[in-house]
Amino acid sequence: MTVSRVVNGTGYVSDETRERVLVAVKEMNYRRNGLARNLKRQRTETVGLVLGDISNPYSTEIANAVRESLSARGYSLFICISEQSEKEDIMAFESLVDHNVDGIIVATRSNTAGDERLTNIADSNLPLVVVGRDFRHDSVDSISADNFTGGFDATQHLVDLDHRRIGFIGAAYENRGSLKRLQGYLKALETHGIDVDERLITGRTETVSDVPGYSTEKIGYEGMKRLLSLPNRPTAVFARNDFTAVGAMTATKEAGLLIPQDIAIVGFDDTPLAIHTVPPLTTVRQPMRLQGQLAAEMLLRRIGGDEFLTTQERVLDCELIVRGSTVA
Amino acid sequence: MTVSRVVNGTGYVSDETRERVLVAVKEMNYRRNGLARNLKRQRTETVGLVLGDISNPYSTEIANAVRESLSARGYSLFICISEQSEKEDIMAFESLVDHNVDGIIVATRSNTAGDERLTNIADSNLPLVVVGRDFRHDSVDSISADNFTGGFDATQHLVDLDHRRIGFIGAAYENRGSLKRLQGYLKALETHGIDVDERLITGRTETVSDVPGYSTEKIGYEGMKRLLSLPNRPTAVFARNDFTAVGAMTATKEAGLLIPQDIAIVGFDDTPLAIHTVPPLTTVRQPMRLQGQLAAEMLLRRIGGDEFLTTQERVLDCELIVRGSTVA
DNA sequence: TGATACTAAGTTATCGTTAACTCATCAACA
DNA sequence: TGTTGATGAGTTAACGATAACTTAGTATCA
Repeated sequence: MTVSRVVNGTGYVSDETRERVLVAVKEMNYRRNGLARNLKRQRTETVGLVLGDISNPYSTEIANAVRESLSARGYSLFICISEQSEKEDIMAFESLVDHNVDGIIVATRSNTAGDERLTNIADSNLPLVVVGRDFRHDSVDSISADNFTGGFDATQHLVDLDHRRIGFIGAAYENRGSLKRLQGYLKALETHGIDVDERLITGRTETVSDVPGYSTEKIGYEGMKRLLSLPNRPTAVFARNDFTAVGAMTATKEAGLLIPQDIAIVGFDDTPLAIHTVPPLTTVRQPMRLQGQLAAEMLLRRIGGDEFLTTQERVLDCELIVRGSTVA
Repeated sequence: MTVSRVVNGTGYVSDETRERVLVAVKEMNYRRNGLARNLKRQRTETVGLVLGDISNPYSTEIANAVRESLSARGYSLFICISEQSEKEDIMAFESLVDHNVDGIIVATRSNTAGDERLTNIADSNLPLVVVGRDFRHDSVDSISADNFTGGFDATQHLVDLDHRRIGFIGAAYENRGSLKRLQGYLKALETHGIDVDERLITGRTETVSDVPGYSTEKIGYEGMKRLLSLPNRPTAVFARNDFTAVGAMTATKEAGLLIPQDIAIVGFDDTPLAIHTVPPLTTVRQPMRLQGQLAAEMLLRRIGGDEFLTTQERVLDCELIVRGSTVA
């Protein structure tokens, strides 16, 4: 007990005793056992973050922002990767719950089994926040970018530039419905009375199914090639993210076409590389850091707070950044 | 005890009892407490990975490979980010040790305070593996890419193309000595009897000191601008990594110079974007996944194995990938 | 002088598991 | 019939910390 007091700096310990303890600690190379401590104290001052694809700047920016906000409040962060499969999502949740983290931030894509497990976890009163994921629960806060409006704005921008045949690259079959950016694209076309041509919507196929859960350069490259091979090819494409857009640019150039004269291209995310493409990429910026920061704050509010808090759901605005890939 | 047997599927339990336990488990929403379990069992089946900059593909590829290898063996992975500062390194170590992980893989850059703490940890017999980090200890395995030879090869490639004024971009002041790629560059120049011109070696400055620990597009961009403003500008540059190279390419194009005719550029890492630059980037590929995989295997060997294992130190070959940024 | 409060350190019980042990039952077999 | 071994389940004692309580000495003040 006295050792505990010295190590934690709590309670009354005389200088002499403290000194003796510290000497012994150093001598015996003593270190308090965190597990036992956490078990007794019923909290770990640790938060878990579950990320889908860690290779995506979206994830990494969120992670950095989360870490900063948390460490400012004395919490550590453990990140788990789930390559976007239900099984791995759940494994990540389990291992975090097993380590009794004080709360979990989930930034993977929705899936039924995962959502079910999340519901259990939320029911058990473990503080939970979801980022960019569809999930509803009385005691779970959620935060996301307005991908729908972002997709709408990107497409509208192309329409404003008089494009009528506008392709979409990066639709994976399994998430047609949940992909807000695609929905925004469809809505924009509808708003402007442009018929949807299914052949202009492309995405991950079996041939590139070995890639991570998000949309990559490869998907952009192959998707663009397919679009360009159409008899009536598009004059513009909206790529689901910047990586996909970069791949699409490569395919476009290889085909000897000019950007933006022959094909205009819009990306999404405004990753650092967007200003370095040739021409620089028009893209939709989403506030990644802010999402991470808010997620951390919301979680800490639940961790510190009372059990019956109002559910928060924040949708953050995106911003269209116009560059050379759409306007010469 | 019987519940423990049912939950873990160990020992003798009659079907009837098992059934009753399972019903009760479901009814009471029982979940075994991982902390208590780990405390008793003295192992967690969890491994920690400390990454420097999580935004770097180098880190993320390693993380993915580590995760795959570990999960195949039933271990979970907790990733901690340390933005390359001693303090954060140590905080990451502490929190992992506090959670009694079974081993730690460290992939941050060396620093004295961190190394000291690592030594303590290794002394306490916690299995440890370092990746791409200078660190020596009897019971710590290490793995890295041959950055020196990679840097040498990259530079030699430029020399072979008759370049004599070759710049280096991405040297940070604090790691001049430990930056193997820079050492390889210097050695190559020396080997070919080319005098080193300090003005051709550039890197992070105060003006861009707000960036993460690794070298970014911004550093490449600003570094290249500085090099181009020299009275006797280089005809080729070796950038410390692909991001830096991309930034350098942008600056070169802005100056109205042609790549590779006016300036040849070599990067390092062969990140996915290297084939998408214009022209495609000549770069040095390092086996990132293999590093992660081997790190995981080495760690598991120590975790499972006997206390007195030989120290392993592996240095993996890099490969020069020649593309359009050096050869038209 | 006695009540009060502060200081210092020891004792007990508990966090929630599980390893190891005990005990009882029952079947098989020599 | 007694020995052996498999089966089933309960008991005990840790794992290593700390909250809460107790004890005791000393200082403070009315």
